[in-house]
Amino acid sequence: METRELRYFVAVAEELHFGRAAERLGIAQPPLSRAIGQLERRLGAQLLERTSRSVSLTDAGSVLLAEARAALDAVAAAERRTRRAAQAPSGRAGLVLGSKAGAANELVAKLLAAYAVEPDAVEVDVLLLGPGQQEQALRDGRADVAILHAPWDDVAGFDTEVLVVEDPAVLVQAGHPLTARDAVDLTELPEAVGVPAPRWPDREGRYAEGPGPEVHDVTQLLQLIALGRTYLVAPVSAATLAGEGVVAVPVTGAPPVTTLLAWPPQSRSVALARFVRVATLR
Amino acid sequence: METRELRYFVAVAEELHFGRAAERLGIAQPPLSRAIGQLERRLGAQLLERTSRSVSLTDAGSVLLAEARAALDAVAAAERRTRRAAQAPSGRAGLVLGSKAGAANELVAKLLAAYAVEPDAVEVDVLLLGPGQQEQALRDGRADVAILHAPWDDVAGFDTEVLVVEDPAVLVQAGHPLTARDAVDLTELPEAVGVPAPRWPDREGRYAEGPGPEVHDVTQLLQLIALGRTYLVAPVSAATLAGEGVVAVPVTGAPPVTTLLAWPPQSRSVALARFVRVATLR
DNA sequence: GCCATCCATACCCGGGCGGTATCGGTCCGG
DNA sequence: CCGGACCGATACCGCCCGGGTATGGATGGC
Repeated sequence: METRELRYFVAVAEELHFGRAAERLGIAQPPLSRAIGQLERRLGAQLLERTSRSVSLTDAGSVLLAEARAALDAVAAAERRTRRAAQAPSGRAGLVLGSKAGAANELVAKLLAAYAVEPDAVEVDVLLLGPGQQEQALRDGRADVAILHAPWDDVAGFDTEVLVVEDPAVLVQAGHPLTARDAVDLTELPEAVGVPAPRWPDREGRYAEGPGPEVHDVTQLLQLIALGRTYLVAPVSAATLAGEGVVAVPVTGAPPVTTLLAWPPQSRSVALARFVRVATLR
Repeated sequence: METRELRYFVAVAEELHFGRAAERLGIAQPPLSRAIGQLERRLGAQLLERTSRSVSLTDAGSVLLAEARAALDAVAAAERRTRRAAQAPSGRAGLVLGSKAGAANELVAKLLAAYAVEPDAVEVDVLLLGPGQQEQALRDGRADVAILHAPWDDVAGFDTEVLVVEDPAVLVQAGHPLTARDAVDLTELPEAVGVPAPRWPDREGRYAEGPGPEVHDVTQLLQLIALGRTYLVAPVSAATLAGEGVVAVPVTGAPPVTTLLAWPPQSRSVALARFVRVATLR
């Protein structure tokens, strides 16, 4: 299977519509139909159930969709990491650290400072991303190492080292009834706040349907919280970035939030190994 | 990047010889040279240092080799798992369990028996492989779940559940001086045995140079041990399969051997989830 | 019943992949 | 020191395949 075929299949499987998928791929619809047909024939597997009115995935198609996404990420990662390795002079390729925009700022700053004074330290670029985007960046090679928060982020498939374990808190508008309390229990949560959770863009940059406001960065989110339009559950350390009009209330009965460093397991970079060591020694 | 280009590059990077790589790929040498050149131009990266007498990898080339292997494994896995999903009727695709040939036999048997009586149990095929091959099988889709032995097998990138933790032992010829002792310390190890370790085939089925005998399965290995030609370090439970002419001597000072179940993290198969649950509940 | 929609098929064209022939550079043996 | 073996790069050619347009056939809505 060629990556082109996988890209084509993923497009159709996601759109469930040959015409739109073809448009998204920048090709005409007939070659796309033919390519999918050839792929099915060669795999000996029906991937899509199609009538002239609808397209749906078969079981085999669902399997291929998940596997193809992983494979395409791996190919994208290969391309990006090779490009980056080639730019830098021998052995000095920089690192890209993926981090939640705005979250764990202090921790990241200390980490970078501690690493920077190491002998043989390489340049570290920080890639600020929305929630759930760091994992993806790690998988597709945009980042070499990332700050993740278990259990919210999916750590599966990465090597990890725990940095901090803390309790979660809920960030709400100052003056909100909850702020009069010492803590709120997890079981009360969506209702006790009274405002909908924010919606973040998915991997295609689109927003799912729902009641909450659409947000794409943390400053914007904090403003919306300060305006009483939404709320956020975050590690208590996030309280430091809360600022005017936003108050953190501890959440009880919830599993602790683990802030951890994650990186792809096949990585053999000495710079990365050193970075991880510095991070965990502190 | 197309998988064809990745296959070509990996062939050249492994052979470090365009002619041999081309032969292995079943194409002529000139198209291969051209393909690699195009790849380098498009990546903007020199991957190979070549004179007319030798070919070697650049730093960027080393990065691409590691990433390309992972990506090609992912593509191969996509293809195999899709094929398998298509063969079985809806929702009943079987599982493939990778296991070290001969090792953990009892454990595997119990596991399979316990799973088989579950409601909705699907067929489980067992794939017997040489050491270090189960990981590869898991990565390239030949297996869905595997029995691995930490710290010998590389668990990076998989989800795992621990099954058993035990101490290692060394299997030697009956009558060997060591068998008179209660235990042997790890630090004494290669020397105290006096015979070379066996050599297993690598991922291409070839054997590295070295003193030990070439082996490809466990029966053969046990015969060689019984003949006093080699030895093996294994979990103590392996003593049960030792049989005539082979004796297990406990090893001290070594980290315990963990027998665990591993599976690819992106797997969303309900059959696999149930299998893992049965395995860990025992 | 007609039309809009949507996927499949038919057909054509051009780029790119793979082939052979050959060049240019390097190492080695005599 | 020279000729030949070796090896990767280049030149050139033919054909397959991927992409295009046009159109068919099926289905559902008005």
